[in-house]
Amino acid sequence: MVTIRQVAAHAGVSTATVSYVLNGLGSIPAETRARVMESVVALDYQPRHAARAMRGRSHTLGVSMASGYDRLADPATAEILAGMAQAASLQGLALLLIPMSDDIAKSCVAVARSGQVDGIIVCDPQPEDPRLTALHQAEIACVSIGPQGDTWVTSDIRVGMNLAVAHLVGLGHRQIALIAPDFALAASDWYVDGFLAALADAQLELLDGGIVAGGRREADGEAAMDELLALPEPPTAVIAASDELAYGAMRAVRDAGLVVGRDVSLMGFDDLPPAAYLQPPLTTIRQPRVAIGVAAVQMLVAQI
Amino acid sequence: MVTIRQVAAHAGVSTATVSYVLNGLGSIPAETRARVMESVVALDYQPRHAARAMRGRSHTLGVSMASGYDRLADPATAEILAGMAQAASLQGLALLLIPMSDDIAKSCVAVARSGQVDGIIVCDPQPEDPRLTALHQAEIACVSIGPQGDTWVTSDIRVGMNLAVAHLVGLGHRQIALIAPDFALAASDWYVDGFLAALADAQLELLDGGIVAGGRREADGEAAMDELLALPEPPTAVIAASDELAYGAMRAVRDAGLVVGRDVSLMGFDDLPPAAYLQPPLTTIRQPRVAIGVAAVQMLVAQI
DNA sequence: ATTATTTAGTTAACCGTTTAACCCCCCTAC
DNA sequence: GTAGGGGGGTTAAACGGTTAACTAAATAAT
Repeated sequence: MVTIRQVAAHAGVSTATVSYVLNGLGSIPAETRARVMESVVALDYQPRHAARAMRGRSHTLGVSMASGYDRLADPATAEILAGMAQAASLQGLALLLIPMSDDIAKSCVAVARSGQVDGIIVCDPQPEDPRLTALHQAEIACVSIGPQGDTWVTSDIRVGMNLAVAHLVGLGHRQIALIAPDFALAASDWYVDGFLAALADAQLELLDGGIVAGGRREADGEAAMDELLALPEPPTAVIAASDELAYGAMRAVRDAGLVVGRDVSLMGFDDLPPAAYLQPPLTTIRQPRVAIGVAAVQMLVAQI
Repeated sequence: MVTIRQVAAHAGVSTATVSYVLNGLGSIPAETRARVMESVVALDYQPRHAARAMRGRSHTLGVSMASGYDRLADPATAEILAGMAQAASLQGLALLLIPMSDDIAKSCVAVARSGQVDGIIVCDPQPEDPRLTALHQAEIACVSIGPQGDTWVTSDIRVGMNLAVAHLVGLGHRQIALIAPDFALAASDWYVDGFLAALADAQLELLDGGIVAGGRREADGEAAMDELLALPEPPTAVIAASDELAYGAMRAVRDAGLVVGRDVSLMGFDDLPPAAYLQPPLTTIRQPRVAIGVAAVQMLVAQI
């Protein structure tokens, strides 16, 4: 294990000088700088992260998943994470997945207070999310992916909803229903509010029972669509709050002996890769997921 | 910032005693132990990770993605990661996504040598993967997801391939082709070898041009299927090495004016969630991805 | 010519834990 | 009566960097 002291001895300077050279601080003439760098290379010196982190920052950002790592398996989440990883990488920061536990809020605070991360990105925040409350109270920098807390980033779902409704209205639909996302999500209000606003824009009335509680998984979408099809006055078009919900809804339509696109129109929300490969292709609202991840990192860094 | 010294003072003992209590070492009578714990709680003490990591291990495992974080957006990879996260969590370990750079192998070694991680899980290894070579040379513990290097974990693709071929043979097919994965993947041989072995088992001959270089993305699958359809003697059934490739292949079949299931049978490999929702549903080989992630962590821990 | 400022470094005090080495007292065995 | 042993601690030296404070020489300003 090569230490800064060995490098200093090799270059004939003090450890302070080596440190300054490596961090680009102090006033070091080019000649000395070169000599130090030569020694660094010659000895293949690698500074110990822990020692450096003892003073100053850890140069690591934490990522907190809601309630279980299975969220990671969600392609939409993975893409946001890819965006974060990319942005963090460019800033020389690493990304730490915060370990799960019974009390996620507590482990978030613990990881930050132990100095393992400089700040935290909270995924899938819920209204009054305990993680955000705890982090705020402990004065830990954080950004959430979804409209919750002091600092957050998300795509404007209301705009997307407006696009979706306008698209369907353009096709001649007047009876449009919404399969809402998990109501536990902070963003869920946006879907509903955006939907209602878009209906109003199009001067349409909300169908009786035209907003159904959805969830996250295909099964939820299936159940929701069943509910909609059973209405006395069923909708001619349905917007699902995510592609996964739409997959389920498609199956429900099919199982009811109906045909998507002929008997009932269906729209998704996400534009996951398979959307275009379904038969019929799923019309869906694209979300800038990678950009969301990038923005989250930038906002967090700005806060630190 | 509460330090171990403050806790020691509060409990009326030395810092060493506090350390021993917290780490369950030494011979500390229950009464003292309780007093120390009371102080820990009262002061809400949180040990500094960096200080603790200066001696001993960092209790963090690194995860290295191949060539860009977009691999994370691949649902199959995300599920493996979810498995790793879960297993790591149970062992009190954190997962660090290794920052990308021009030279990934170098950054893997750097992150480990800086003591930021105790070991590394290498995803999507290639034959002669530079990361594995570098890690091995630096004597850093590592496990790869795919058959490459000293320690690795993967599902036995050859078994899956046998299942796939047997299934198609059962349907009466005799002319079966394979859309291979990215040849740069270490696992790619397994797909091809498994396919050939399964054909032999079924006493079938390999079609002329019956193995096409695939890739990763739908577009690759589409191109590969175009190639197969253009053969003088086109296959009646095709196995794609991943669901994503199969999506592309489906589109190619459709664009050629043919119908999947009638004119040509198609099988995937992965069982991603949407597979069942395609029309017609994609028959596919399920992979124990979460279990692979879990196993990788366990093997790495055993090595450390 | 004297003072002020800049340049190019050095010294040593931290940062917060861990842990090897030591100490003291009481008990037991010979 | 004394050596040996263990329970219950303490002391202080690491660990490997960073950085405030300082020095000494060279240059600039008055």
